[in-house]
Amino acid sequence: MKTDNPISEAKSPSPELYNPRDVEPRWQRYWAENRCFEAKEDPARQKYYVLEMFPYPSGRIHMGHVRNYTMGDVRARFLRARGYNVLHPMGWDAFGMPAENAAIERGVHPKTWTYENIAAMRGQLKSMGLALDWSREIATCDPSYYRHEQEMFIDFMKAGLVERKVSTVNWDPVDNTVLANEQVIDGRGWRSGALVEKRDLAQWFLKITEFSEELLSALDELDQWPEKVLLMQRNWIGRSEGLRFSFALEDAGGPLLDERLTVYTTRQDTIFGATFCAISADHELAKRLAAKDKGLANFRREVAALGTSEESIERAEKKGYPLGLFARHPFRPSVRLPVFAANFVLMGYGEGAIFGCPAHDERDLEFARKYDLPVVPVVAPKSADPNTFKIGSEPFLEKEGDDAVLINSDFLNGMTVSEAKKEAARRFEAIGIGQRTVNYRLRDWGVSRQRYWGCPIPVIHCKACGIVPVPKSELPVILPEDVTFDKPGNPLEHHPAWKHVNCPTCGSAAERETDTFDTFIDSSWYFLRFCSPKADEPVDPKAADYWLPVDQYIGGVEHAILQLLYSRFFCRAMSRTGHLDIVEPFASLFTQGMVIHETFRTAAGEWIFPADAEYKDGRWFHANTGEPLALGGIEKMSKSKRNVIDPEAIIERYGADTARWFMLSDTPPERDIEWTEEGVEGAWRFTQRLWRIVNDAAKIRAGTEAGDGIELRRTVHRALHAVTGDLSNLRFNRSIARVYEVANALSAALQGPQPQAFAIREAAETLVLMFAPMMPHLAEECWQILGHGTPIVDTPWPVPEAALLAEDQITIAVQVNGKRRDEIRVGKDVPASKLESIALQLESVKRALAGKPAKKVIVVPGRIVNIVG
RNA sequence: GCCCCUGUGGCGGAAUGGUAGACGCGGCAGACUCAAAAUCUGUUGCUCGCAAGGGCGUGGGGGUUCGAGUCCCUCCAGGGGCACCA
Repeated sequence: MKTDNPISEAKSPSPELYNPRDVEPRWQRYWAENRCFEAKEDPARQKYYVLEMFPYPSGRIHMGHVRNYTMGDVRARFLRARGYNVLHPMGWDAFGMPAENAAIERGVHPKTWTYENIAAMRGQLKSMGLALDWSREIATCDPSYYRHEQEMFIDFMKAGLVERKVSTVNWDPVDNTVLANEQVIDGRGWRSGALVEKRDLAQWFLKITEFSEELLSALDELDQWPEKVLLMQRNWIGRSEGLRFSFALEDAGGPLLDERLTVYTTRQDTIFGATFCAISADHELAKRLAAKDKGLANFRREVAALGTSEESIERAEKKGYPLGLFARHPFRPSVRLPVFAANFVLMGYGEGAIFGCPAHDERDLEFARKYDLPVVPVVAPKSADPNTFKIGSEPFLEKEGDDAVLINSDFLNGMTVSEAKKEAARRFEAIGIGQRTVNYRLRDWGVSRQRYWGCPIPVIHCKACGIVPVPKSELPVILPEDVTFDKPGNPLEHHPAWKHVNCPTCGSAAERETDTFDTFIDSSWYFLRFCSPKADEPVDPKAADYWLPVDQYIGGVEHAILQLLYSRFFCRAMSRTGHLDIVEPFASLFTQGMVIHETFRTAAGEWIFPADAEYKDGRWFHANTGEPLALGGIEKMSKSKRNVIDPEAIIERYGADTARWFMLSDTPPERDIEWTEEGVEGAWRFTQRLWRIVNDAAKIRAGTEAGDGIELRRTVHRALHAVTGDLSNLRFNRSIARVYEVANALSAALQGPQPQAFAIREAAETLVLMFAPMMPHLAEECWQILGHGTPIVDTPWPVPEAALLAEDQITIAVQVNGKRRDEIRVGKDVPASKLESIALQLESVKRALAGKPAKKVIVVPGRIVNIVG
């Protein structure tokens, strides 16, 4: 039996003050009890899948969540009202290091910590009144979720999409784990901020590079993604077209017949400007020579030590070590190029070896100047004299267009760069030492993490059989709970029993893989799981078929590369293994701005809570100590800067609707929004004002449709038309401006001398329906006040009357020489010639023309008349 | 260094190449009140003018156009992404 009935309770209003503390929980209970937002597949109805990036269960929601989930909720409620079958789920990105840190620091088990946090945050999200389907809730740390991840990993292995290789990895010495390239920011770990070291470790990799070309070219089809994100992904994949070719090598003793040096270049046109070759310190050849060359061994160590550290990038001094080898120029046999090991050549890109053309590359020029190598220009401006053209401190970098031509380049002389690239490539291929290739910056995705709180990688290491995948019948490999955190590193390493198993193939003693997955794997397919959260397979094809792709994905731009690229990869990999039919997960993406807030600091630089800052006589002081304070800038909310506002406190004080309204008002959703006290107060006052207006309107007896009130009706229908469009395009701030307009017009009509009963009634109902997606609780309550027996969640979005959208009298601006001088009110069908003659008669126009005749008159019907004098 | 985005009143921001400043915040004036808060009404880009009515205005400079916040070139400022990718 239901404990209360909001519909009947709502009918005894307290029109003085709207009390969200009473109203909001009541409607939240109603929606939950009636399962309003539980989605069911229904082939007869058009589906719409709205998703916001799921949260990490840190313990409390923050304002960024409030903004994100409010936007998604408005989208979900709006489309639901427009008749779509909406899926709007929520879950938890529940594996990750903070849980483990809590275990180390406070002795709480990561699982306990995580599930307590989930419970707390679920409650907070529910207090926001979100139209979520909680029956589909998932947590990535639940075996019922991650077992599918393990299964898919094994399928990926069979499909050749997994590789285990020893590689130099980014090692975070504080978190004791490997980091993906994407997790290294300015040479530091993305979480710990510690300087990252290089280490050689055997790691599991997912072969995302198999899809480089596809991941890149498919971006062209994503026309509902922000340009910015597409660009970031394009840059990250980093496609380049070039040529791979090899040099014959020789040393002091003559040609080395069984050894060639392969390089990659995009500037084969500059081959005649090559004056040296350079290989990475990690290049196979360098490793081999270092065995016999102490100087080279030292040089290699030096380069490794600098590694990916910030310092090395800042200093970026080019260094090299001559190998005593020479590369023979492919088209000028008499020319021998000295070969160096160099610190600026990356092993991970191309062949890990280059030819240096100092005249046309900054790095090569710096290197050549340092080691006194020749600088031969081979491209010059057309206007320059090829005999005297010289390179100074800057290389000549012209690549496109026909202003520059090749010089000093034998068969390439006189060609443009693009012509020369083609011709050079052809020649290389003709003599059989080179071929055109495409290279990508994108690397394979290292997914091994030496951490406990993650999904176990389902493989077993057997001395006899090697790597053996855990048989699917034995999945999931469950993360053991009886672990200790007293030693540094991965607790799974020290677990007495879990690690030791028998080999599934030969039965002899073997060991489990103790690494766990990068948590980005968890978030690379969660949106798929929401379609069928309880299915036995990762995704139920029927459900996936109906719901996918996600129609609207909303989240922070900080995931523009990582999570989005991995998800796009995952869908492709899953398609290859037959788990899925689509390759692009997110049809439309919206990246919202951050929530920012003023910061304050003392003269000593200490951050002060904004609540402790006091404004007096044009200056800021500490409310308690009286110390003068400086504004620290408007920054992203962060604990360290002490400018965090807790959503729970705000919802407690003002209610969810007011908080939601603030988040949608004024600032466009893609920009950063500044949290201000005045802003929330304004939203709160408007919440109350709406309540008063609707209560006043409800007192007026419904009238019959009459001619009076037509202006109010026009305003309402025009606003409705605009809001419909704005909500369709996520332009929340504009929708809100329109809601204000209707509220103002209705309020004025209520105070007018003759109540226009029909128009007022219509205005009040439309007003409530319009703000319902944004302030759902208030809207439900108002809807009942207006006498409806059904909830607004089940009420369709209204449709404006076309007749009321068109105006019969319009205002036309009149300009003289492009300056506005007057305006005229005319019927909407007045012909251009008539407009012209009316305009020319105007006193203001005559004055502006100062007696001179009009030379020309431009009439834009419905818009403007411009008289040129 | 390369690439991208953004510059509009005191503030957040509106504006299919066609009346710049919608809507909100804040300010000012008034009503209500013993008073304050709340609420309601009016007003609010800058500037000259008693007024009528002018002038100036979308970061700076130039251009295209009958007409530019909007398009093009260039410079400046702020923010973001990548970071030795050959």
